[in-house]
Amino acid sequence: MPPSFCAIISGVVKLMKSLPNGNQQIVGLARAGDFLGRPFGGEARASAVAASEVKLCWFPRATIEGLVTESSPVKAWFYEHVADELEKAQEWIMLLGRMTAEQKMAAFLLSVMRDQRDVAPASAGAGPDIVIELPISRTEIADYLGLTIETVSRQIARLRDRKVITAGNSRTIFIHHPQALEAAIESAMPGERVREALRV
Amino acid sequence: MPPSFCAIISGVVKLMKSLPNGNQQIVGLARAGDFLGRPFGGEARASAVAASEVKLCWFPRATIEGLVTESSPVKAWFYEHVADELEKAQEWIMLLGRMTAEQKMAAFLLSVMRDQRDVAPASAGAGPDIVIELPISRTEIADYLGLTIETVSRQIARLRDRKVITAGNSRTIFIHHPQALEAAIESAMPGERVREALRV
DNA sequence: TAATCCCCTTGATCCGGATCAAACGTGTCA
DNA sequence: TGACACGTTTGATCCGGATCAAGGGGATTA
Repeated sequence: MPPSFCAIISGVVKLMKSLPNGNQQIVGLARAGDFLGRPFGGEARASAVAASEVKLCWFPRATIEGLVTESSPVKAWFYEHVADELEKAQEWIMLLGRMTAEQKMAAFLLSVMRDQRDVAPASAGAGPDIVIELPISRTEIADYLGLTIETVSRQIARLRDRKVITAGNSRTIFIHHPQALEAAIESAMPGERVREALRV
Repeated sequence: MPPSFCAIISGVVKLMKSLPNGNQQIVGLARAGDFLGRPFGGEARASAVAASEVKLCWFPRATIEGLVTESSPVKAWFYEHVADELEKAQEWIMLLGRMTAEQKMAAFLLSVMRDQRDVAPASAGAGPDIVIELPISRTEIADYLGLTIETVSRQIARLRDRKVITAGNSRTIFIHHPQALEAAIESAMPGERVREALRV
């Protein structure tokens, strides 16, 4: 299929990579407002797979290229979008490289929570029991976090046993103590070794 | 420091993230021709640290913003660059999430090899014994691959024992069998489970 | 030449998460 | 109602890589 471009109207799309041996990893989740494909330039090398009912708005390549060459604001918007994606990807690299299963799970639940707060900040107040709807299955969470499905399940069980969350049906989670999730991410050995760094 | 921008003339710069507990991970390596910072828009949240003698070309923010608003080709170039970075980041997510220490090490050596072939494809012929110069120390390789320094050292030792490589001084590696490195990345369980995928 | 430092290597042990294996819902179809 | 498929949970065991702990070298300095 030639390089092309589409925008996500609603739903969730998994961006996946596969190793030659069939092992696979979700390298990103795209949602309403995101776009798939590189509107100009080379061809992307990840696969996009719908994770739920998805509505797409598909553009012929010629259309988008015409739009872009004449319109500078559009181009700037693409740039911003991709730059944000890159930053998220770098966050994820940190997560995959240095976090334990517990930390990964906590980070994932918080990211889903924040995502849904952005979309529907209705019950965002100080009220306890935040309800979130997981956009993907256990298997997909495992692929996303670089874990196995069993480990994902066990981590959810641990959080449940500690009364941090309650699991409704398998896609629904009640978060009682978001602070506990935050704390889980930060907790680790006190060993410090900060280095000089130039923030850019 | 306010958001700003510079280009790398020569040398290697590590892009790092740190967890609150001091644990850190290298989320990217930037080399000659790459740039640091987001030329327009938000502020980046990674730290840049020189990994070797580095020559930079620094631009005041106003300059680059002026350049960019009027020049569309420059903006397109930035976009391409960032999109490529994003793709590399997604490769790395795959690597960190699903590869063993052996596979990570093989992938790293190959990436350094390809990098240096691009720069100086002099001895690129069919000649055996490709010589590469590691741009970063063992500790930094460990941070990059999400491993410990001991594991990195052991993996190099294994490759040496199997006659795949020879280690000169600690920064120099002679690669005798690049195919063996390729093979190491591909090798894994034969269990297949390919899913339908829409390539974009 | 020795002393110190820094980075790397090697060895021994431990543990978190993978793997193997078996239930447990829940929904669909006959 | 039972039979089956599919996703999830739970248990038992194993192993790869982390952790803990000593050694090498190769530089720099006295």
